[in-house]
Amino acid sequence: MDRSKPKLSRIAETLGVSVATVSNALSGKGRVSPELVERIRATAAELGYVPSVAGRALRTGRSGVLGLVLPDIANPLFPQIAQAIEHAAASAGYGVLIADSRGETAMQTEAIGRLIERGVDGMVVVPRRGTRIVEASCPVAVIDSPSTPGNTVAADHWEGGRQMGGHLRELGHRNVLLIGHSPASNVQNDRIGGLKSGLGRGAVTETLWIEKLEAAGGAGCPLGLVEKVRSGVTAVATLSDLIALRALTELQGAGIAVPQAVSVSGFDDLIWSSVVTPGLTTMRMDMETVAEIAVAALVDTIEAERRGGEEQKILGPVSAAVPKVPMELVIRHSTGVAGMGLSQARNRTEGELAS
Amino acid sequence: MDRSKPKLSRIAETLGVSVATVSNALSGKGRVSPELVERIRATAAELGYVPSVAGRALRTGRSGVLGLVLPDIANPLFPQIAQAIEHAAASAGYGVLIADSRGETAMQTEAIGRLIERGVDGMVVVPRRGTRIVEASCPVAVIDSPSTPGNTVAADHWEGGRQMGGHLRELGHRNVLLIGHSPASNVQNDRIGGLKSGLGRGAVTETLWIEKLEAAGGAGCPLGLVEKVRSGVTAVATLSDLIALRALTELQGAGIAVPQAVSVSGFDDLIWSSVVTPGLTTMRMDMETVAEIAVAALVDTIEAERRGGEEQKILGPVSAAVPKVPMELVIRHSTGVAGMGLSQARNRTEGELAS
DNA sequence: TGAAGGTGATTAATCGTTTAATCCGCCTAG
DNA sequence: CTAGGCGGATTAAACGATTAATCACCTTCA
Repeated sequence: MDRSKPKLSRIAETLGVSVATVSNALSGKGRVSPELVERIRATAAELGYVPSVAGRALRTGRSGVLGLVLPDIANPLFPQIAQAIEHAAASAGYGVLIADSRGETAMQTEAIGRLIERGVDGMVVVPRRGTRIVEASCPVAVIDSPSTPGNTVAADHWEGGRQMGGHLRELGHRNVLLIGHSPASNVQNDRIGGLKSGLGRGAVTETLWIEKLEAAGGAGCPLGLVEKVRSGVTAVATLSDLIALRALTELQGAGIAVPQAVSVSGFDDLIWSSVVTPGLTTMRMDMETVAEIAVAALVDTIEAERRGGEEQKILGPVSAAVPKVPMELVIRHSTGVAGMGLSQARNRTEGELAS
Repeated sequence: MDRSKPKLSRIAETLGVSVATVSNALSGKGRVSPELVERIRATAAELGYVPSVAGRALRTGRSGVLGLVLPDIANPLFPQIAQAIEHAAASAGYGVLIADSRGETAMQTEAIGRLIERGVDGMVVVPRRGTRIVEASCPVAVIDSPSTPGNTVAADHWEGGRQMGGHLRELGHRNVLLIGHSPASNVQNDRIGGLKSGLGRGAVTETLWIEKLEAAGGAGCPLGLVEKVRSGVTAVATLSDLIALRALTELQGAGIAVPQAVSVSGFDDLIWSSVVTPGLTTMRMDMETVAEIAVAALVDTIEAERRGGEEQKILGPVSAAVPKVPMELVIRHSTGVAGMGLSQARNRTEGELAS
């Protein structure tokens, strides 16, 4: 009664055949008679055989692990991405090793290095804004923005912005405040562009960048939304749900009713978007699909590399066939028809209190 | 000019010594003369030698990878945990493989199985409420609640609750509404217990469980906070920042001023807590320390197992010396002195609008 | 009848590292 | 003068799987 983990040789001697035959049978590669394959399969299952990743990795040179590099794990979008990538990778038979660059650009390179040392077969990278991925000695799938050179796959942020813009336009909003985090982000620029396009030429927009605001006013400083509303803004279209939340509470805290006085919209459909009051109108990206495409592209490249050998060394980002994944407009209660104005909104607030 | 990755043998033949000597020199194990060690180190660096994880793993039987199992990656606390664990693991020279059970209890077992097949040396598990970890054939560190049997390390949720309760008591709150997600969670029960203790015997509390509310009213249903406030509640102490956010917006949306009319407190100091208006008063847990202890316990067990061999097989959860990590009260602006009452709060709201 | 071809299996090398066992001088103590 | 000890290196055997090369045997056709 040997308790140690069964290996190929155990199966082999149990059946009185060679390890090579067992290996062939299990992988379906060589020539093994059907009935022997069946017997080998059976005893393998019976013995609870699990192939050693290390042994296989050493021989084949591939580890069956993908790396996941994100600009900042603390990002609230991370759970969605990680979950989707992990799922897609697991379906393809790969594990996922995480690497955190803790928000620092310099550490991204180091994090990538650690992954490579660990022998990942490929990696999916959500690059820090503006960072170029160069020194990867393995296939890389980049998830950023369709307008980023070298991008592999991404949601169609521009089109998402256009949809949201259209939604606001239909509600009658002509004076819209746009709030993003940083203009250095391709994703945010795409969204802004789409937003403006969707709002149409009749609309007047102003753009606020949190990064600049906080450089002056400190982290978490007020956005000064009350004055903006007073000066005629009827909708605040933000480039992320975190900013939307910030705007929503700042407005509500000042007694301004959302959406009666001002509409607020976000992006990404983060965890809290559905439970706050009013529920946030936002754009959801299909991370499942994005992740599937990214992982598929990676796996394809890895397979090709394995077969092709040294002939075609594909370094740098791999590119997929369908780079743009559509986004979905999620209409909740933070957006409404424009034009009620501030005074009416104040009445409503009082009314609710009095009711 | 051989472009392929340098291995031990390359260094060996470059210097005219044996691979064993190179290995010994690099790992500092055997007996190698100091100057030879130096020369080997030098050429290793020069050649850009990186040890093959696969080769080492095969020989030593350890992969240098830790698994991370969470009840639900979509949980907003996940980024904090993942980041802390990844950091602690990286410092100890380990990689982190993630496993997602997508919120389903059944998949947790399967996820753990996948990690083991991948050959992780140990894993840290944040168990789904009430789940027992049994079938792990490797060291496991459990992060749950100090009151959970088999727990390895956790923040001191009870003491955190007591601190928060004390904070509210000092502000004069005697009628407090407690809101949690599910009574099945040890963590939440600890927090509730501490909260009640901190509030003291003079306080009257009522407890709401979101899970039950939503079972009746559907996901994202209103919490009915307005009536509670009207019936005399001056503070809402929630067991997580997500619930706090939900309470905050529900109250603000109804025109009730926070903290003037009602105080709201949370737990965990999640990403948005500092940027909403008013900033959330919350309890921050020192995930860095928790992660360090968990990883250290794991690494210790792995090391001991390596040296001790088969003698002392430590299956099941490992336990550490310092199981309770203190939490830190973060006072922002969502809590204030009790007693201003609802009417005054309404005045303030109007005042802000008129200013 | 013998060569060619095919099928089902085995042999043995290999991946890169670790490590127990061994070996060779040389110095020292008995 | 020799046995013993020790520092400093080498040899060689794993670890567990994959796979190219080989082999034995059987069929088939010239």
